[in-house]
Amino acid sequence: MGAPEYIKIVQHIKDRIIKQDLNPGDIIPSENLLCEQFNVSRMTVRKSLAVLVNDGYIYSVPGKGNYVNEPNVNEYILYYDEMIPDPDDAGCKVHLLEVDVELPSYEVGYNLHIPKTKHVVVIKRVFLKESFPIAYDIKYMPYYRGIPIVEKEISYSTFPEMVAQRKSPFAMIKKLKIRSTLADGEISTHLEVPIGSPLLVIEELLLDTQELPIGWGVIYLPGESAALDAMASFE
Amino acid sequence: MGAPEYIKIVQHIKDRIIKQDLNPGDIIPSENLLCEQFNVSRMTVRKSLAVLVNDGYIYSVPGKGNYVNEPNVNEYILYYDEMIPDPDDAGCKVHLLEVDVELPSYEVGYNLHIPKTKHVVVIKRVFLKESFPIAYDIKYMPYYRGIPIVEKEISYSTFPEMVAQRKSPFAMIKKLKIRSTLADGEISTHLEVPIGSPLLVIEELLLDTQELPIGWGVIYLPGESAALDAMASFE
DNA sequence: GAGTGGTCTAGACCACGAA
DNA sequence: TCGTGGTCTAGACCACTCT
Repeated sequence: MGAPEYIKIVQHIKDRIIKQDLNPGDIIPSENLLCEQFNVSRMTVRKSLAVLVNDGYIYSVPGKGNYVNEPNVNEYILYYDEMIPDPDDAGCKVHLLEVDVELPSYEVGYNLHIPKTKHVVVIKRVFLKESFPIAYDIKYMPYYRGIPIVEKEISYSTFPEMVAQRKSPFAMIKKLKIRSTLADGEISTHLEVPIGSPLLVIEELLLDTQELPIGWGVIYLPGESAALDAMASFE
Repeated sequence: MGAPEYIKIVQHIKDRIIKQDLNPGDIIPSENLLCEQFNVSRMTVRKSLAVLVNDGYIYSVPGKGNYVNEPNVNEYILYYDEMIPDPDDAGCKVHLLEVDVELPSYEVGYNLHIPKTKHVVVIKRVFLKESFPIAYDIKYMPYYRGIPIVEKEISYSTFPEMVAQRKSPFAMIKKLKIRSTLADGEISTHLEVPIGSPLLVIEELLLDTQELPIGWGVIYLPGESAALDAMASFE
């Protein structure tokens, strides 16, 4: 009883969809019909439908009606926190291996869309937990004169934070590519695992709103214990 | 000019946030102020704010005001399509290795939350593209008498489709765990890769609305070429 | 032309927070 | 008490689709 009217309407329609009384592709009752059925104004019904559209249950076709969606089976929410430890957490540390300005490799130049003659900032870090390496992290950013490079800041910054000094995080597109590979010599040294160990690889590409690259990086997570979690559900 | 009023208001506020004129934690002008500023009714302003809330730019605190959000830096949209080939696509095939009813291993029983004495349905498949194996797939579901096991259907069904005969896909929670491992004997045979090759592992757990497991599966993707993509951005 | 969804108004009452 | 956001109404006009 306490719930607002529009929530009751939302629940009613969700229930019909979950009970498979309404199925994907079916049209649902028109807004005016729902007004009569629930004795509410049209704006209230529209608020309900907006919620259902938002949650992915239905979609609207102007001039025709509202239809039940095909459930999206291939979009998940991935939680990825870049494993930046809290600077105050004694168990977690960051080992800053290298901060440099150099010319890009082919791979770096390709991903940052810059010519071979343009310098890039390189940052290599190892994240430690209870003195054990848990991630090896390499990041590249186009070099501009005047970038402040402060060791303390670099150690405890996420990638978006590093570039956010010039770009708003709201105006940033982040793309991840998740792969698997084997540890080579360099990585096995830093992560203290045998050569040939399995690694989870996360490539991170930062783009501005014009889809121009502003940063590219790779994180290596050792062993079978490291895992990413993702989830999909309808509320 | 053509755009609706509420979209103009949305754009105006988004611009202020992106220009860092409004920053995370800042309060934005009250609804009544925005009404005066844009000469629109309060419902129109509220529609704009609903859009901004929805896109993650702001949040509301009843009795106080609307505030600029901290941008979410660790939630991404992961695209994962289970690699089920189109049955009509000649280049893509499914090799059904095994369909069986058996007692669960410890791992399977643990993930499905069932006792060791309760049978499970096991389905093992290899997905082929241009005759090359691209995925090795194992799925487990609690066994109920009366489950129709039709080979054709199993070959070309996603996991949610298999269990959807009893559960609506709208009433399903899907959880993924993404790991890395090395190919063992069984997997190397099916995927035609050397033992010790890197593999991307995707564990998929299906739960009903009471969070009870209704299916658990593992997919192995061979080599460094296989990758998952994820993205995060503000519109 | 009748029905649909999309936008918008000018009011109203409520619960809540701050002073 | 006053300002805030949350809910809701009873209208209105528009563009669109279908017949």
